[in-house]
Amino acid sequence: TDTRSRILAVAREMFHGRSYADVGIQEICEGARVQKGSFYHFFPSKRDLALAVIDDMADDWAHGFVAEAFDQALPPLERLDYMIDAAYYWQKASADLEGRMPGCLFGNLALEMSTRDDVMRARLNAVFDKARDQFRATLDEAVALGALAALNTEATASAMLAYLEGVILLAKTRNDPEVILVLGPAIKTLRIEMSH
Amino acid sequence: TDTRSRILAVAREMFHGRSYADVGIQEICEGARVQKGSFYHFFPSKRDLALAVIDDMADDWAHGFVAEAFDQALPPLERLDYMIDAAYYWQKASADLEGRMPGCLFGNLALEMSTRDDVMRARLNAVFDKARDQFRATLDEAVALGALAALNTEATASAMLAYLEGVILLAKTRNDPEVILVLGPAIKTLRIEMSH
DNA sequence: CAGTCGCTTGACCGACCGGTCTACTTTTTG
DNA sequence: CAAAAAGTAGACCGGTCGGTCAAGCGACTG
Repeated sequence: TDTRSRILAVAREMFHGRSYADVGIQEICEGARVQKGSFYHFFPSKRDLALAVIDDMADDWAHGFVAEAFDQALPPLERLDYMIDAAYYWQKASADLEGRMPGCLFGNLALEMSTRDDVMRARLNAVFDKARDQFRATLDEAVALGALAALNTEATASAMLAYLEGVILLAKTRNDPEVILVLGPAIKTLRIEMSH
Repeated sequence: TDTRSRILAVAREMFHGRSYADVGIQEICEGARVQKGSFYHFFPSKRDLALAVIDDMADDWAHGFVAEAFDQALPPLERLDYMIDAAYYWQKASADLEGRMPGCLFGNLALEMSTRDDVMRARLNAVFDKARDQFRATLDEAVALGALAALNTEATASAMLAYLEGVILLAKTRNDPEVILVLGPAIKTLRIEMSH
């Protein structure tokens, strides 16, 4: 229904821009112009809402941002630049609009919740695994095309994901999206060699 | 006094292992075996406590972990490996003791608080700047010694810091300290060239 | 037209939040 | 030794938290 998706959208934005603990259900209800009873008709608990938000955003990500950035038409290594650019423009748009960088919803939630909720941690882990697989496929292709010397693509893919999250973390702390532009491209220099 | 430092120590551990919002003042007081009145005698607010915790930990860091890892006696590039190892053993010790990886206190707080409190963000930023300067000095030395081809040491230092934070974030999400051992050494492959 | 079912309303709950306050004890200081 | 200052004790505050619930709504269905 429309109520459910309105709650989901508002919660997503609030969780992203602030944090899980800092956003209250009442506030979400106000933002979505919904009463508490309705909220609890659709979501058994705040935690379940958060899980739904993660799924929702992961879906949007997979079909929007990621699908574009990892466009098969581009040469593999250029996809990485494309993705950095996409991350930059997205964060910059938020910074211009709201005066602050929300960072990565998944990274934010991962650091906040990993030590408190294993189910949520597992869910975020799965999102990261999917992202890593995208990197990995890209690297595999680059190696196959001879654009890159053979390397441990799985580990390097994880390293690239970690680097991306780290760059966004640093940019958010500096409240300066340009950090992504300056540091981002170095993602291509990361290498983990194959183990023997 | 001793009461103040007991509060500080307990708060640090709790903030590190969970999050700022998730830890209550009452809980901290119980942990430190102190009454609320005493707490507010030493700290005007929870937020000020958090700032004090940041300063306290930054100090310990600078004089302990960092000072060791960036030991001047070691060849520059080996210091990076040493630092990765130190991060690994620290996180592993926590994981073994408490069953969970706390991650980096500064990274955790940065993602949780950056959009909500500019003073705290600035404080965390300063901590990161200091860490970056350590990386930078190491890189400068490596270049001077000819162990590394000339590069943009300041930007590369930031990239390395971001990567370290990202690796810890990923390891925490996977709840597996070994991630640090596998991905960490690739920090030496990061390069940002000098701009012309 | 009666009944049911998805959805909504909003009052209400106990628990806990960060923070205040007054009274009391201990330590320092002149 | 007296007085002031530093620290401790713990009851208390309004507000908000996540969550519950009984009642009511309108739209389908028999």
